[in-house]
Amino acid sequence: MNIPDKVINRLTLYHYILEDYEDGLFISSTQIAELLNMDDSQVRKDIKYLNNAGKCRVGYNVQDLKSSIEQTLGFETQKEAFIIGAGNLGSALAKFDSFSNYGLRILAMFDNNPVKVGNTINNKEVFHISKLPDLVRRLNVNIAILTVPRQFAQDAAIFLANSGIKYIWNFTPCVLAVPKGVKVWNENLIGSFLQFTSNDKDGV
Amino acid sequence: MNIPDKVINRLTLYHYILEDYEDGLFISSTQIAELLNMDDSQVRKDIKYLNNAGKCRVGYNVQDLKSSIEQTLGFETQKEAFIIGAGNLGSALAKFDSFSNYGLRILAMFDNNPVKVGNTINNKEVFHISKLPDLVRRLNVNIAILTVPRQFAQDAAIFLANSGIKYIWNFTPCVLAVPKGVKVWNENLIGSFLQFTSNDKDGV
DNA sequence: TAGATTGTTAATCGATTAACAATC
DNA sequence: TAGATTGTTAATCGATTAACAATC
Repeated sequence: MNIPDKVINRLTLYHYILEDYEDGLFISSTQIAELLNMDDSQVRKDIKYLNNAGKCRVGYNVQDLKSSIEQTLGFETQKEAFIIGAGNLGSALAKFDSFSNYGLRILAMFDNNPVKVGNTINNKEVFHISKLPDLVRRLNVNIAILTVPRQFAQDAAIFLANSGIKYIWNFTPCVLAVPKGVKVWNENLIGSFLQFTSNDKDGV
Repeated sequence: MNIPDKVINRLTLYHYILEDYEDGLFISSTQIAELLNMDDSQVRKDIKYLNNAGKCRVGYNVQDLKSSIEQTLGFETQKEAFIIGAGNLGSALAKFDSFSNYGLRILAMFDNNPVKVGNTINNKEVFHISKLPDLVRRLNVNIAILTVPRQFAQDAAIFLANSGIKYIWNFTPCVLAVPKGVKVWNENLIGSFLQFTSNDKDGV
């Protein structure tokens, strides 16, 4: 079953809520909806993508719902990735331990600055960028998280593509031109900020 | 005119492209669409939100289009914000100089760790969190960028709300319960990653 | 002119909201 | 039973895509 992007995003938010939920065994669609400022029937519709049944008059079993989300979104199958750029943002993501709970395992980091090479950040070694093609092959990694400075982003993207990377999670404020077969996901923090502060709707 | 969120997001991507564009005075909707793997009529529709006219047979004047986006999205009016949490992510965002080009000015950072208080990161001083309510009032800041560790996020959100913050840009993997009148925008990096790697559509 | 591109309308598609019967 | 909640259908809304006349 193919789950729409927006539903995937919301399901992770529901999971955050369940993770912190301490008020009982059950939670209702209305409770979830209120926390996220959204429609309660949408919550129920989203949950219908999971194989999970609620109970009339009580709602959803918190533990069951949590593990349904985990199974459906595949939190247990670790996807392995490299971080490209060992600056502050790269280091922050390397230290972001929640990733591994949600199926993202960061294996190593890469940088072209010799001072950074050899360092270890949260158990992830920083390699020189020239080592990348070899390690992509040997470890069979196809996801790269791009956190280099703006001016190096395009060149890095091509280098990644040539090294066999298939998915680039792009944190730089640049649109990357990549060969067919390589997929870019733009995190676009600036766009996100502008959405947030421009209109006066409620954020999700 | 109220511009839909998705359009705002795409307009910033177009701006990234124009920023790097070196192939001439004009650019066409097809060129933009190709870089972003999207429909060209959508590019033209998005541009219709700006007061900008293209030219048949040549396309859009790059400089004009760029400044139309800047004006419409208000890049010149700086919105001022505080960063809450001077860890790696907070520091990365403090060093992210592109923000100021797009209308986001970070005035200061806050942390509860005495070791960090007094430091300066990219000209932004780190204050003790107890100084926040006073500085919110004096500097008239209503945006906070929340980068504290997961377990402190909810308490921090309430503290921010009580201090007069109206907009919380939430980088933690938590859903925040906040009083009416406070708006939360969840960056939800994990959800973003799962969207990216789950389905096989092209990212935007 | 011929051809490329915009501007715009119509058609399609998908997502959200409203409503309510079924259930316990 | 009465009441609360799910599950689901129908209605609405908005966004994307397709198509093409107008323009230079």
